[in-house]
Amino acid sequence: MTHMTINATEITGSRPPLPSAMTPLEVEAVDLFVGLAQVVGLPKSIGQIYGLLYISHLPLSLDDIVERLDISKGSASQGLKFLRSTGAVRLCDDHDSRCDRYEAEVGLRALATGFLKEQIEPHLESGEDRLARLRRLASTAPAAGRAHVAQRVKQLENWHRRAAGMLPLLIRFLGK
Amino acid sequence: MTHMTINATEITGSRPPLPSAMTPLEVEAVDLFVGLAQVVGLPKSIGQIYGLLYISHLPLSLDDIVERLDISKGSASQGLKFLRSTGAVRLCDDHDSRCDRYEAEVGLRALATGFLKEQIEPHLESGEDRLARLRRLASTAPAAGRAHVAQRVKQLENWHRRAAGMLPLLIRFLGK
DNA sequence: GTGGTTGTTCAAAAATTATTGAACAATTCT
DNA sequence: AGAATTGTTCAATAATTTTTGAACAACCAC
Repeated sequence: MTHMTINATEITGSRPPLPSAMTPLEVEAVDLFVGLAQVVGLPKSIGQIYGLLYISHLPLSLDDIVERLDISKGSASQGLKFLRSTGAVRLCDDHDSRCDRYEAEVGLRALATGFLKEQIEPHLESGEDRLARLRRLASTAPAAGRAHVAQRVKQLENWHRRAAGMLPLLIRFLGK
Repeated sequence: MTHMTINATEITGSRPPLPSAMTPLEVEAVDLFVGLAQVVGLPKSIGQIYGLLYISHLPLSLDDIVERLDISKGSASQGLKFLRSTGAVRLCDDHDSRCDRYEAEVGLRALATGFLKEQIEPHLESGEDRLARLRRLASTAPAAGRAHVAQRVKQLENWHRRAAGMLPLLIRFLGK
């Protein structure tokens, strides 16, 4: 019966279906996280990588990721670096395997904390400097609008305090 | 004494100092809001426009903004359109003036509400569709990882609920 | 050592996003 | 009516950000 084993590959001459293609489920999950990434202003590739790891039940290596997502090794490496730095992805200490494998951190609180600490906090800090400079300039403003300007600067400082106070609150709300 | 009215302009031949240059205070305020815009993923010009209106004690017209910020009329028009749509800027009904003048909305709650409603809410809504699709796909997943996938999808739905619940909470926290 | 992996870096290319400016409506003034 | 002013739109351009891929370093195994 061997002559019966003719398949589309032999007929068309095309390569066999990529063993690395994503399942529809993976595609959908990746898409979802790509969307999320856009919302928070992160590159698509980062959403892809996290999404794939999130839905995968096995840790994946860099090469796995490159293959499934069909992105360059460079992108994958950089993306993983970022995800590691924010704690969104863990290097899973998987002994006997020559290459590093990663798994997604799935605790919402850990994710949010990492993101806020890395992406928001620095801005809040540099904001303090800017506010100080503003306040100094405000005091030398032309008398005409001085009162108004002083009020606005004060309000900005108030916003800053609220924003700073919001971070812990947010994290708390995201629960254990 | 008219011959005494020689000034730098006549001596150097350059035009008189632009009446439209920003003061250092304005520059600093604009910079601050440009930074803020970047944080929330909005174009720089939008930060500039809002910053200028925020620090200004008088409502400004589109042409004022174009002059002070030295940006194109197109940018200013589009930027104002966005800021209006979000409620960050108000057309001030200033009667007897042929052109529209704008002033900044400075209530933190109003600002945040506008931003969240316009930029975040739509994503939460489309997220629901995506989650539904994911859930459907999960049920057809290969038995191997079915339980795992089901768990992850459930977790995503949980995240979605939390995120949706967070918006009102955020707004409340931003106070009156 | 050589040859085969695994992963990083970074300059160049590609893709995306923002800005410009000119053409166009719509108003208002004379 | 025409001329001047105000504001919008949108295709082209410019600026920015992301992705690629090739060069490289580090590590094993042989």
